[in-house]
Amino acid sequence: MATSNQSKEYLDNLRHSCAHLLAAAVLELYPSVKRAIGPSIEDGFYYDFDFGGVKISEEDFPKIENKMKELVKTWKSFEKKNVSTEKAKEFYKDNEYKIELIEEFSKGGKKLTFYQSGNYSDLCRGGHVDHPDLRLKYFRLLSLAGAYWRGNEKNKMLTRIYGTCFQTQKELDNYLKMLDEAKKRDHKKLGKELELFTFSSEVGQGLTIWLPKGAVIRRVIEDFMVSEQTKMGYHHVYSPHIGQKTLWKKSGHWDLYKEKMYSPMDVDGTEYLVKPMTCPMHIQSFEFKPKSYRDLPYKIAEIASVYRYEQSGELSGLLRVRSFTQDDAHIFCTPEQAVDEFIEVFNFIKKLYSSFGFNDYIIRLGIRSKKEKYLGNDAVWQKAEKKILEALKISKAKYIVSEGDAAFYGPKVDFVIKDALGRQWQCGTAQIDFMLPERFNLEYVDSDGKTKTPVMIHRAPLGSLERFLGILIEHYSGAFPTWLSPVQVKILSIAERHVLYANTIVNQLRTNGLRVELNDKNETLGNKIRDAQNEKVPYMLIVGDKEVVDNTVNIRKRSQKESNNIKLKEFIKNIKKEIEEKSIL
RNA sequence: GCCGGGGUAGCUCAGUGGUAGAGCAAUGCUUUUGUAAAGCAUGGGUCGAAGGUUCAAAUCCUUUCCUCGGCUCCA
Repeated sequence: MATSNQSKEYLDNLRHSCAHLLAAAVLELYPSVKRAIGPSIEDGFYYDFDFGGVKISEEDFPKIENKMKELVKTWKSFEKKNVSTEKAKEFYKDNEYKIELIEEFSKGGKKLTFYQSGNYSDLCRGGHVDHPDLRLKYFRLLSLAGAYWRGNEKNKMLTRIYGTCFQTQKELDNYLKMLDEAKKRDHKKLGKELELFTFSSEVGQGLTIWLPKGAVIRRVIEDFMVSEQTKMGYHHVYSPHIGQKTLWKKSGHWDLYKEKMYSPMDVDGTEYLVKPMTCPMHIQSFEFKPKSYRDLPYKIAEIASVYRYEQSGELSGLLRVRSFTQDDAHIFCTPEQAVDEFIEVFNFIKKLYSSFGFNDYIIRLGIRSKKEKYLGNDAVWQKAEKKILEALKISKAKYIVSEGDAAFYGPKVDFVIKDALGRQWQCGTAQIDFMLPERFNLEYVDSDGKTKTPVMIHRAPLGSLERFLGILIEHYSGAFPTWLSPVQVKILSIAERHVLYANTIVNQLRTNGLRVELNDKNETLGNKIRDAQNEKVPYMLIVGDKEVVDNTVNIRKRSQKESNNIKLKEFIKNIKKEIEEKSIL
């Protein structure tokens, strides 16, 4: 039995081989097509093609798959051939993509290799399976997409065909079934079914309309964050949604972040901007009064909505919107405190995530890349990076390093969570900043009487409430735990004569701060249970003759079919306890 | 923004040039229900929008808006 590592490598080879097979079939069917690249990826493979003027769509997939099945019979092996640069170029003389690769590889001193199977030959560094004719059987083409050559939007857009391949039919079926299941958890679908949020073309793209039920979840989470942060000594504030352009010039946003900001608006002859970030506003709270080292760390927090221009094609449900709400805060501290403060933030985020049941997120350290624009000089960046690395080391964090993912004012640590389809989304973030305090001339008086510049930590544990909730909806498949459920209890009355009693229960539950609805429709109990079940309400309370007489309720949980009778007081006690336990860290 | 799908009733969808449909939901009536769908009836649509072709357009063409999957970008 192969270890998982070996089988992962085998699967990669299988899929890479399948990419060759795809290219071979496409080339047979569309001889004028130019091939680009075709690697294996996490759940399958893709191949990029330049189809020239020919248009293809997913309707062509069966045709291509059949051709693949036909060709693979002649593929007994992958034969490696060493090829000279000249010969390789000659082979691909009309294909500018391969020529570009060949020139690059040759320049780098790499030996060029071709792999041949059947009549198909391709420039390739290898990584294939033996006997493709026997092993390359269980594949499926999945989707069609545009992709820029070499990932650069200035380059030509190629046509990418995604597919996947497995060792057995059963594994392929399971994967396709899993994809199907994942679609059922899609937060966009559940958001509509559970009446959580919507978008309106009249309002505009990427602007969330929170419906009553979604708004409840959002408010519960906001309250939860405020309450937890208050325990940690944060001060919560409110700041405006617009501010003068000069403020953003001072912060550096206008110079480095302009393309993400909405055009200035004229207010009495002065230019104002809609805020894309709250930092400069919180800086004003810090500056309000001179600060001493005794005031530090000074933590300013706000559930703050910001507005950023995202390209229309990037918008996606709640996961990428144009107005989003950050659980934002800025910690102003001494340089000596920075590491400890960063660690506190880091631990808070971890604790928070595990309380929502997220355990397989990725921690990503974002540092500068050479290409992008940043504030400050190397020395300051190194200072900031040193602090973050120290904090990560003390926290014994496992993290990946991502070049180019730094904020323009400093390095950062991001928490990345996967959605139902396995796509990764940056949620929580914590950043160390030596730049903005200097730009705004922030200062505090230290114990030695000298005036010094504080350090800022920018942090948003959930990141964006919109995005986090989108992921949370998928995480729970819409079946929120009781403390988050928009409707915690649904009362189901059996017949008309029970409605009066049902209403007294509604009132008692509401008085106890519970979110409750009554279904007193002229319907059978089975129908009401089915509805409540589809609404994913955690508790159904059924009331009929028996309950009226005994002054009880009959509880049916969303998660189980059994029901049992209980005194209302006891139910209230239990559910309140359940909610309280879940809603504190 | 770019490439490729899609937009028909509140929802899920059928309808390829000849009088807009189904199921669910809604409303009314009957029934008064005991743990995942009672029965009957009724209402509901400028077929995303604007222009064009045609005797005739949901259907064909053009433009545009929104949306989905990718790419680029990012919380």
